[in-house]
Amino acid sequence: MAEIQSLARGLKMMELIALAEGGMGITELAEQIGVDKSTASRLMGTLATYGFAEQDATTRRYRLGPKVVTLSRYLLTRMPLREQAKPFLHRLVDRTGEGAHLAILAQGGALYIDQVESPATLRATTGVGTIAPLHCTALGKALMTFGNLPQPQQMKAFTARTIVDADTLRVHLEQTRRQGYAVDDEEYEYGVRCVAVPVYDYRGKVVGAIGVSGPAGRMSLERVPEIARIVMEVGKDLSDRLSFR
Amino acid sequence: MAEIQSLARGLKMMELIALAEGGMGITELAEQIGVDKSTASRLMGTLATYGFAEQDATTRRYRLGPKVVTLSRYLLTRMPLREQAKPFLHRLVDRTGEGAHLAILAQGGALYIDQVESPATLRATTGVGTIAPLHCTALGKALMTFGNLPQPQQMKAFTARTIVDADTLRVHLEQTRRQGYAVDDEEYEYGVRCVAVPVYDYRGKVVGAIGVSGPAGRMSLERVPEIARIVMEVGKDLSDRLSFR
DNA sequence: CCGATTGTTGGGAATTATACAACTACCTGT
DNA sequence: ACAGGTAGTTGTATAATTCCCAACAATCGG
Repeated sequence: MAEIQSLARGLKMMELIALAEGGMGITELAEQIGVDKSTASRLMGTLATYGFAEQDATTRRYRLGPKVVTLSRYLLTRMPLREQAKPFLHRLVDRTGEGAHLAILAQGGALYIDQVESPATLRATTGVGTIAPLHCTALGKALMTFGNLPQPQQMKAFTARTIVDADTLRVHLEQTRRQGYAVDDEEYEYGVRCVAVPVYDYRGKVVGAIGVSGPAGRMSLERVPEIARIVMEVGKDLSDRLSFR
Repeated sequence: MAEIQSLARGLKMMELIALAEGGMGITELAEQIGVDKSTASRLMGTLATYGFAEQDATTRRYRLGPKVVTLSRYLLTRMPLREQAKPFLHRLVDRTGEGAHLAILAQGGALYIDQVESPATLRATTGVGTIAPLHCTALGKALMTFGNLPQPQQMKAFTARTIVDADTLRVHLEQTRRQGYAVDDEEYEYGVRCVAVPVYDYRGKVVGAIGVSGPAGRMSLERVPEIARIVMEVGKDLSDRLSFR
């Protein structure tokens, strides 16, 4: 009785319809959750009346409702870190010409909570709300290394460069720690390189990470150290800013 | 029995903690919903286990969890309109130097589903997920006028310029229809002007609106017609793009 | 036009959520 | 330091709510 069944089922349904391309039907939902059609129908009806889901007028299939978008905004706008970091993201874009991102640790991954896009036509953008793995993204590595987190047990390979061996990663992170910044060299997505550093709050605790990412063509390996210098500098400024108050 | 009680209560709680600055305590939540502390505690516990809420480690108060952000992203990335409109938003920013926004009709208001920020230091930005009133924003007026929606019954005043009289608004919208674009002249926020046009899908139905907004200093009333020409042109291009398929 | 599949409503049974209570942890003021 | 108070988390029995079964409506495909 620790968990309220019908609420849990409703939440599971939200996750299911979120992932399903083009919405989901009641029957399929009922099967996935393991309940009767009628139960699923009523649960979805409740979600719909509160705006968390909506039913397509023609296909009768359910998809997520606008309420989740508004709630997400409430959450994001109430994050002090996000507010404080915004100008520094802009500074990163101005100085590097690449897209800048801010992430925090959530759900065992790096949750992107803000971004400023590159003005270039060809740009690497990871949408706000993405949860990226820790072991193969610059932001994730920064969070993991400087936040002293244990390495993930499972390390999925996304590209041929993804580090999947625990020992290799350990060595890699030791170097990351020494140099003070993390790099993702096409380990998560082909053709995209990232550089990131941790962000500390007033008590020296890692509260997030910021970094830039761009197409490998512009973000050449020779240019990475230069980018890293900028990211470290801006990251330090942001952490300094967070020291006050 | 049309509405599942415990699910509804859980959803209401999410809305409550979303709005509360600095989170909410169980006791207050229980009062607001009208249930016992124990019930509220268990409901919140369920929300927390699924990531829809989280409990502050020190204050024990509850706030929204990261799951809503990820769900929001799923919803947004699966919107064809958003994907199609993105390059046109960039084009608007390139050609006007002001911030560009994309909105759809949701929950009786204009729901901002994407934005591209202005490169200028002083910029007007309305975050993705905002639901703005229809009667005093350019995007809202565009949706309302060209989507042939009835005027809202209640028209709240946000600034001294906000149109609150139904007849005045009707005349204003008639002009909007004639000129083909909608303007918000500091009617929602002081110092911010917006220009917007509707977006049509392949069957000629209004599916959203795009526009630019900027500080009144740069977006002078003399410049509005010029901006409007650009917005109308880009809006037309986007609608043309949506005509195919 | 008919069969089939999908989504929505009724109603009885029983699981489940609820309120009450006791308990623990924390904070605050003296 | 201590006591009083407040806030949050467990037990537990009751009874209300939700669940499954079934029938029904509606849409789709052949």
